[in-house]
Amino acid sequence: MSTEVRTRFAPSPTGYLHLGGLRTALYTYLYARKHGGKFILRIEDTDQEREVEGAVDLIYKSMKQAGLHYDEGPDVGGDYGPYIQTQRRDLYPKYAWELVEKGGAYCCFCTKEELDADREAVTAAGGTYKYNKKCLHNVSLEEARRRIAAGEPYVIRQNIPTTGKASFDDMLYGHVEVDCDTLDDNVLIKADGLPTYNFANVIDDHLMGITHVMRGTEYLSSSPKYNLLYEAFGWTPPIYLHLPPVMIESVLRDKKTRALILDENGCEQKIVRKLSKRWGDPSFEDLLQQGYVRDAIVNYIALLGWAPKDTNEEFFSMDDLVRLFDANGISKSPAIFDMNKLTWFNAEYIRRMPPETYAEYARPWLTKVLDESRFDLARLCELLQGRTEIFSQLPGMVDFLAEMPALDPALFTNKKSKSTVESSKAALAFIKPVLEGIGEWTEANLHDVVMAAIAESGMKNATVLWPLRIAITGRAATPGGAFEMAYLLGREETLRRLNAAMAQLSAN
RNA sequence: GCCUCCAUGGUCAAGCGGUCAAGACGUUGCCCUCUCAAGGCAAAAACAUGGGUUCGAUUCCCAUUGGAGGUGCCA
Repeated sequence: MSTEVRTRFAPSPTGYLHLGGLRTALYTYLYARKHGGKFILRIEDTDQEREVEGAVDLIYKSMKQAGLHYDEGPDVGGDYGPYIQTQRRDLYPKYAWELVEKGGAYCCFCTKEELDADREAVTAAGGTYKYNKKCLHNVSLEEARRRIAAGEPYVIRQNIPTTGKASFDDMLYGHVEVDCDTLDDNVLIKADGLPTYNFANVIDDHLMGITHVMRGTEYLSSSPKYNLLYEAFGWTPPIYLHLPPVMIESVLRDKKTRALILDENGCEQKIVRKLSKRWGDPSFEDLLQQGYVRDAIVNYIALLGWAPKDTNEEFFSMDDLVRLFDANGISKSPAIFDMNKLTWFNAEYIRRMPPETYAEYARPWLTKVLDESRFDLARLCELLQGRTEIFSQLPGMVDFLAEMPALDPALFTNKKSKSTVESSKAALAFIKPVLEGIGEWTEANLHDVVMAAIAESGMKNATVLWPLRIAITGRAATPGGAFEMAYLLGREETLRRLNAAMAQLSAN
């Protein structure tokens, strides 16, 4: 019986899609596509307390934006629905009771208070807490049924053997085995009647025909327990692939005040921690809003903890990734998210865009600070494309065109251009009439006429052009040289700024 | 504390018993140049430590150290 590959991404609606989640979703998607299988989205919302309003819609939106199209899911349907766990709530107790009857689970009436007291006592003594199976031994099934009928709250716990070993096989980590006596009798069905993750994931993966389970390593050590459940039901467990977390390097801060915590030498302390919204780490949505492009993010995230075989190439489209993806190339240890490299990828993707695409992306950012009717945005985009790393940088790169910044005379002094304030005064005085004499204000004319004048004067290009650019832009760095800037500003504005600069210099 | 997993430059990583230990980002220097970018060239930078196994270990085994995860009526 050859079964179709079916993978699933199963987030909890607790907020935005973080980058670690995006990567898990991506790998899961790639695996399904690579093997011609189905990719399924399932919402795991059994913890009502943690659920965040609107988070489910955010997940749909992010998945679409990321290009991770699922074949089945809450909002697209499918033959194995519903795909939201709270909508499947009636289904779980049935299976739990089946397990109770088979001896793989039992009802527990212990209150939280009792259990917390036990736990505290045991941990205080330095031991490892485990539920003591009190209700398994002391409460018969008949008594349990009677107490439940009488309305007493209860949970259903997994009955884990006290001896022997539990294990599972992972595509990445291989055979993982633990002693059963280190395992706790987890709650399968909570007092509110909803299943815990421990139970729901097993039931749903089985019922939905999931063949390959990809998820974070936070489940690595509990997966042997899940296999015990599969065994008890007589089901075939899926193939597992656990993924290490994505980390970020940051500085140590106080949890409440967010103030830096310094070491004894007064230095910042670097720490590596999991990516988290709490500390302001960017989500996928955030990155898009900051002007990172989708394909660059996906490309970078794919390579964070994974590398294709037999190639040093780093630029991959989604199709490339589907073709190349191979679980063997996944790294077993956590990877640190590097904003630097993401930004480099983004800049490369931007450079490789067709100019029209670039202009579409750039226009909204440019018009934040520039009046479209005053500037040749098409030309500006040409100049900007090779210099854009992130679109959000754009306003800050061009705002000087809209309004001349305060001019700092110190900028005129530049060693490489051999220019000083004095030489700049002379250069500006020299160039002003040349500019005034230009007929048609085009870049070509500006270039040809000014270069000719400089050549005739015997001065160095930079000695004249550096101060000119400074005088009309007020900036040490601009997205183009003096000619481009003069062209963009236009004749009138260029000469106005030039005059103002000369006046300022001679007043000093 | 206990359990599971992991360990190549600052970061991402190739390597899967014999290599001068790839490549990319970042860093530094030089070139190009009317600024900044981009581009070109070059440099610094790694097999955590200690034991085994082996003719030979980055590679296999064990320990130590370090890191991650788990130890919830969270997922």
